[in-house]
Amino acid sequence: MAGFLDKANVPPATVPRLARYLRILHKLEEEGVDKVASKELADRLGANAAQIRKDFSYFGEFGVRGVGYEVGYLIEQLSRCLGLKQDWKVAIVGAGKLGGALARYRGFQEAGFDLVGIFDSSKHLVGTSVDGMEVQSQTVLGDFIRDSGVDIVIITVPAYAAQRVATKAVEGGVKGILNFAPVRLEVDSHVLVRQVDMSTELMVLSFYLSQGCE
Amino acid sequence: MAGFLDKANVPPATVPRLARYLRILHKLEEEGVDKVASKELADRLGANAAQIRKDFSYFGEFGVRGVGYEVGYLIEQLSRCLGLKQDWKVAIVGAGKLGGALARYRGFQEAGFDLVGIFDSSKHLVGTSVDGMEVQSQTVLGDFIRDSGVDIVIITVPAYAAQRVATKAVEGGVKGILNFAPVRLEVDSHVLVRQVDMSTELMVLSFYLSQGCE
DNA sequence: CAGTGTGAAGGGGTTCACAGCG
DNA sequence: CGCTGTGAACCCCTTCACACTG
Repeated sequence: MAGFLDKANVPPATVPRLARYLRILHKLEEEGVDKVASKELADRLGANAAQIRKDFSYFGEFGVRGVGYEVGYLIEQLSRCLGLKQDWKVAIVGAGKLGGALARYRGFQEAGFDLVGIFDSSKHLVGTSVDGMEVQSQTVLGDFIRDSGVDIVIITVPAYAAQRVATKAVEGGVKGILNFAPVRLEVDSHVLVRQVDMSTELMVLSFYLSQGCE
Repeated sequence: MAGFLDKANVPPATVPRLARYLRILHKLEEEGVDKVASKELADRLGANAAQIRKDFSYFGEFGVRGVGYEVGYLIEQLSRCLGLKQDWKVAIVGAGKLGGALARYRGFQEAGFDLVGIFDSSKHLVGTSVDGMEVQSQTVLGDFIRDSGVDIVIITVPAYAAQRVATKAVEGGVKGILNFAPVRLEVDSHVLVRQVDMSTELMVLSFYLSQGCE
């Protein structure tokens, strides 16, 4: 059993896995399965059963020995551990195709992420509607974050504009940033940044697909 | 010095970093910088200088002792190591917002990824044009991959359709898949899959932003 | 002498193996 | 008896420290 739960005791590698476990569990729930063993979860994930059990162990004892885990209960627990029991207010900056795709994505809403604003710097986009939400001018971003209590900003602007947006978002008091622009953001150390890097992923494929390197 | 270069000897963790090094180097080149030390690269990346040197060392000796690295030469070498000296043929399956965003993204083209086809299953989208390329029916995907020699397929369809697309792509002879759908794909072991998982990233932010878990 | 290239040390993460429990 | 929970072993990756070289 985990002595006292502090996020600092949870290995960083464990966290994204919890999210993946949760996804499978939701699928199992839909299929009407109500009990599952770590071995079966592992098979579904292409992972190791001990890994899953150890990941859970950082947060408590969720299973029943000799039986397995109760799906509904486990979903509750993991959701709580991931902080998904509260609603997070999210704003998207960059109302292009990518921003639009994310705005439409229903999975966010379901997981407790509330899209409360979408912003762009282009005169052509400000005032138009994306998924029923009016695109606002980037000039009011800082004030909006402050006034609406935005927790997380998703950056989907071009690389050259990303740092400026990030700085403004941090000034507005945002706590986390999900950055799709291919640049490393410099922000105050108390702000969390996660990077999603699509061309890096393509290059990794390229590396393993290419034959020799001599 | 690396004895004989085999991808199996390169730590998996090194590969995505090479891509990031390359990005900074291109920026330095634009800025007119022609020599750089590992320490300076490290500062730009928020990384450790020894890490960078060690990463390079798996591929050869690219630097000059007492001086540093010649930017242009290093770009050449890293591009070669990542397999970016050849052109990869890429197809996008899923012509929604996300597929459209990727089709437009210029960074792919520049890095040697040639978009040769875009596909969708929707009658409303087939025949329309995305970034000057006509959307084709998903029914011809397998044949197209075979006939055009597509190397990599990018999947941007909804989760429930992703496995079907992947299976078809593999039947067509694709070698790598970049999957944006939030499901684990089951494919033959000789096919490489990289996953880009946007809601997982949001959940990771949620984890670290949330206060306690008790 | 400055900065690379690298063996060796150190730290984490994964996996094993089994004790513990329903 | 079966499956969880977990200390310990193992393995990989990062970082250090310094020999080496232009």
